[in-house]
Amino acid sequence: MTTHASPKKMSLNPQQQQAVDYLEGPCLVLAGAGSGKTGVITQKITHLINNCGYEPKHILAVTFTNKAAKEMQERVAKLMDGVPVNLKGLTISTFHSFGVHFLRAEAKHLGLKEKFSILDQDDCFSILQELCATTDKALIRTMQSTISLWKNGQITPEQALKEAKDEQELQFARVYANYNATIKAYQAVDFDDLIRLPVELLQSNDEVRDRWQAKIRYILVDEYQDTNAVQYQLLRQLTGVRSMFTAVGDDDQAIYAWRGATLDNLKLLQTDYPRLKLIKLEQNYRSTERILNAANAVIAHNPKLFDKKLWSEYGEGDPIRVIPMANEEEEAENVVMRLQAHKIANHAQFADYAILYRGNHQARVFEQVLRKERVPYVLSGGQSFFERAEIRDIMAYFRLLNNINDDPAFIRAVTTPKRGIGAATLEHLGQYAGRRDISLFEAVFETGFASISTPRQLGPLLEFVEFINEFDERAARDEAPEVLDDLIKAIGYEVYLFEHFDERQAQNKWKNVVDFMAWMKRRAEDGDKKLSEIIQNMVLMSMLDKGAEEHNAVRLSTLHASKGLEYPHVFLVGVEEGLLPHMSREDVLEDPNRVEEERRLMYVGITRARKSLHITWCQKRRRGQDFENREASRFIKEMQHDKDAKRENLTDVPQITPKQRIEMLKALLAKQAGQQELPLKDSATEKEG
DNA sequence: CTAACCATCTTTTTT
DNA sequence: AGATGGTTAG
Repeated sequence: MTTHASPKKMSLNPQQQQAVDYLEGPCLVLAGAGSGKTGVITQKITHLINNCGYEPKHILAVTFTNKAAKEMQERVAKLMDGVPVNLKGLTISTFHSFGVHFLRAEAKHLGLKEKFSILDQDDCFSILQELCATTDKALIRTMQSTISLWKNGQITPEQALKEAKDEQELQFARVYANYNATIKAYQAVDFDDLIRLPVELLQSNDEVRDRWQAKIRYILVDEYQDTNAVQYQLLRQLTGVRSMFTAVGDDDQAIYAWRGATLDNLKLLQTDYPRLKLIKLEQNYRSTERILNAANAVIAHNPKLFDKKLWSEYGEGDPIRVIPMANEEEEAENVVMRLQAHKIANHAQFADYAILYRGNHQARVFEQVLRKERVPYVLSGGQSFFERAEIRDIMAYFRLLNNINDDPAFIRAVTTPKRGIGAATLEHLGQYAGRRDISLFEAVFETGFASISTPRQLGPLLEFVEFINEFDERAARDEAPEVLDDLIKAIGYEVYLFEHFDERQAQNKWKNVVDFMAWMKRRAEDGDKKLSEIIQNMVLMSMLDKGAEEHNAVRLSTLHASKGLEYPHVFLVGVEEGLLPHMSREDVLEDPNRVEEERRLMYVGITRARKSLHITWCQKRRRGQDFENREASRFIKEMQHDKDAKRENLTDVPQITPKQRIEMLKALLAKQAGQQELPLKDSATEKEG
């Protein structure tokens, strides 16, 4: 992981100490960027266990990402090193993982089977598309996010129908009810349901609520500013009247409004809990003054919710560089060159550097250049390992074994590899299943369906269904991992890959599958989780275990994915009007809320840096076929209110000649040979292309 | 009716 | 550059 400002047994400053010690009631810690909030949470957990008589099983810590949860777990374990306490029952998880855990335990109260499926966004998208019978992708996308916002705001389909503002919302609201019924029939839930359903149950069932409130006696919430309305309700329901919890957050780093997160939750806390103790952490243990000043200057343009000013003792530091670039290609080339030069000049490591950007697509040019230059890099964020087509293919089979009602999994599995079943057949089957109100899988068996289909359609379907049943039986008998291995063999997935993709790609994909299986096996062996649980949780996972390869590499990351991390040297790229204050729609800007959120994103980016910060933007950027003129982001000007931010003109930037470049590369190679760095393989070849 | 092949368009952020 | 959609060969 990244190096942390706080050492293992950090000595706390008075505010931090107060945040750890305060146990008289609900507590809100306003923790500025780099103020050691993770340290406060982890130390508070150990304090609860060691000094306050709390058992680990009575403590729940909620984080925002799996990665953060994992990291926190490790840090707690480290702090407890030598103390003879079994941390077994301690729960540190995301809201969503907690939801899965809860729903598994209480499935029967919701008419859900324990082995329900969790649908990812793609699955849900397809379902909506199917329900609306339209090809308008943009429409489905807005529908999807509207429904998601409804769910996260605890608005039922009935309410949505009543309160619809326009014709479109009315239309969405009608689909909403339908959509819920559909996924219920699949014995499935979507991401939002993982929190929504537990809340509904806790609100309506006293017995369940009492049981969970007795179980969970202290809650700690990280990144509280990014919680949405349902998540807040979950917190309220679980803490109950005792209201023993600590929420840690920073209003200036709220960047998930588009997902239903609302800063209202910060204000709500004060009104709902009048006894709330407010503690501010304002000392920054991460960045130099120049970086902090720039960050403060930018965020000063947002209205303030709480008064808070960050300061640091780390001295002035290097000037921030703002560099205009001609276009994306030059931006990437130039940044990578500068990075390499900077690395040599500062005796740094590749792992000390991060390149941060607004949108995933921006990573591509950088990847190309980094690969060309043989600079090792790791892509965090973006498409996760588990979202790759080959992994999803395999997962579809596992999901189907887990839950035969999972129609999306059925469709994917039955069509990959191809077995002579196409759209027309599935359409036919779907219509029948819809009339009978059963799943696709079950429909294949019905004589009613057999009587209305041709042997050409029915044959392969029956074969497939029997094939799955056979493995289902074996899974009940034999060791699961072996069965899954055999399943992959039996469907001939490797052969399929090599027939459909070129050598390179096929090899890559197959390697991913093999890695994936090995990963699953490890999980099943050393974890105490059941295989079905692992399969269920898979959808919620991101890059995860990949973190094990801590190799020395430059980090490429979106701004969103970079939150909570820090790097000695940061390149913030693509800081242009339209990209960093992002303008998605032409319904032109100046929704102040939008711009404010983008500004917070800029703030998050700046505050990731510890020692040096480079900011670049492109004067021209490719859009579709042709180039579009761009202007520097307004945030750059806002930042430059700070006298220390220096602007470099294009002419000031030494253009690197091919000759100089070769010299540089030679120097680099010599350096690398001397340092005996790891061979540049994996990370550079990881992505096919 | 399926599956492979070719043309066309598209780009926010993630559990 | 990648996914998606339409077209055509089998």
